[in-house]
This record gives sequence, structure tokens and C-alpha cells, in this order.
Amino acid sequence: MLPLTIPVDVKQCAPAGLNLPLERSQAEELTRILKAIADPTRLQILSLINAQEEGAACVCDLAEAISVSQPTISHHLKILTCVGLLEREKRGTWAWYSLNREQWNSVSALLS
Amino acid sequence: MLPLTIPVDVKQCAPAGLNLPLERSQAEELTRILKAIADPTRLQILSLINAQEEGAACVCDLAEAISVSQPTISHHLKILTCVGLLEREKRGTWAWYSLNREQWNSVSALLS
DNA sequence: TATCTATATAGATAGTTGTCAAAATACCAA
DNA sequence: TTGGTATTTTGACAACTATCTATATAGATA
Repeated sequence: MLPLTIPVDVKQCAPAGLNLPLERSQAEELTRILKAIADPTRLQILSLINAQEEGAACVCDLAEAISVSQPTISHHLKILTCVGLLEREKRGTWAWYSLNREQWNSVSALLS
Repeated sequence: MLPLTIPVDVKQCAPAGLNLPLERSQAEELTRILKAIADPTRLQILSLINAQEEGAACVCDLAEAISVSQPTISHHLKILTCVGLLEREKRGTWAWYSLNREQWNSVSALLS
């Protein structure tokens, strides 16, 4: 988790990933992932996972920290996992979710 | 529109804007803008505007390039303008829309 | 086995959203 | 003013989504 200092004036840059007209199919594919991110509960989930020391959190921790029911948390975790933003690992009875940074970066690169 | 070459391994970075747990209200505010971006028609609009030499496009050009009706284009332009991602300028009969890069960068910074 | 805990799935429902056709508005020009 | 073109607004509708409760599944332990 490096403190990035980019040696150019980013404010002057246009969205790098959108500098060519998107085909409909490309737009729809990108939308699949963006729709997964564009929800307050899921943003909270992503930020909580990312804030953990070890970069992973279990369902019960998330359910305790966010004010929606546990089945709803599971529902959102599935959505984030389906689009490749999260990865699931079973540890005994617990399910731990962590960020797939490669997928995350591929999206944020398109929007930067 | 600079060709960015970032001198660190971005793949190793976590989402910089999500490194602290988001309050619900923060998550909802960010979601407002992300929902505006997370639509294929609106992504096409953004990419088309961004691809123009002068950085702006009029409604009729967009309606011709994208396969939805002109009122639907206007509808999406309003959504993008309401969240501050586009700016509207009237030139005679025509309405020209351009990207608000400051707003765009403030969002992409949160997701990078 | 029986039981407890953690998680996932199913089903229902209220609310949101993308689209279009039709109508209204805004602006220019004859 | 009248007519024409560009854009926005309105109203309707089908599709999707976030949430809940209730139930099912999976794994650990007594």
C-alpha cells in the first residue's frame, strides 16, 4: 500500500480509459463491474475489507459493522465476488473475503 | 491528455480512497456519482465527449452515435450533469456538453 | 449422533431505473 | 409572426434491485 506521488498534474488529464468511443458491448462489460461498486453497502464492505490489517474480513465481522442483516451482507458479497472484485476463502466455519487487486486496478485504470 | 507512466507498481496498491471504513453517509454520497457512471449509455456518452477534439459534443451528435432515442440521451445527460460530471453550454439552438474534469478526478482518485 | 454456530439460499416486496412516444419549450430565420 | 429545428419534459411501463424473514446447508464440537 504505497503512498503514491504521481509526478504529473493528474488534474489536467482526461479519463485515460475513455479516450476512445466505447462500443456498446465494451460499455456493458465495464458497467457490470461498476454497478457492483455503485452501492453504499458494497462500498462499505470494500472499505472495511481494505481497512483490515491482513486485507480480509469474515462475514460476521462485516455484518456487525454494517447496519444490514447478515443475509443481505452475503448477498452483496456474492455480487462483488461474481464480478471478480472479491475472493472467497473458507477457514473452518468462517468465510473470509479479500480484495482482488488486479481486478480492482483494471477498473480504476479505466476510470483514471 | 498525458500518457501517464507511473513509477511504482500500481498492482501492489490498495484502493487509496477506501483505506478507511466509510461512514454510511459518505458511502451514499459516493454512490450517487458512481451510479451515474455505471450505465452503458452514459459510459458511451462520456467516452464520446472525451474523444472529441474540443472536448465537447452536442446532443444531436450523441443521439446519432448512440442507439437510443434522443429524449433518452437528454435524460442521461441530465443525470450526468446533476452529479457534476458534465457541464452544459448553450450555443444557439444547440446544447453542448463537456466533461467536468475536476469532478471526474475527484471520483477516480477515490477509486484508485 | 445431536447441537451449535457461520454462512448461503429462497421467496416476497417496495422502490428504483432505463426506455420510448408524445407533448412542451427554446431558439433561429424567413 | 409563422415555421422549422434542437432540446427538454412528461407519463407510462417493464425490468431490475436492495432488503427482509424464513429456511437450508456446512462445519465444528460435545
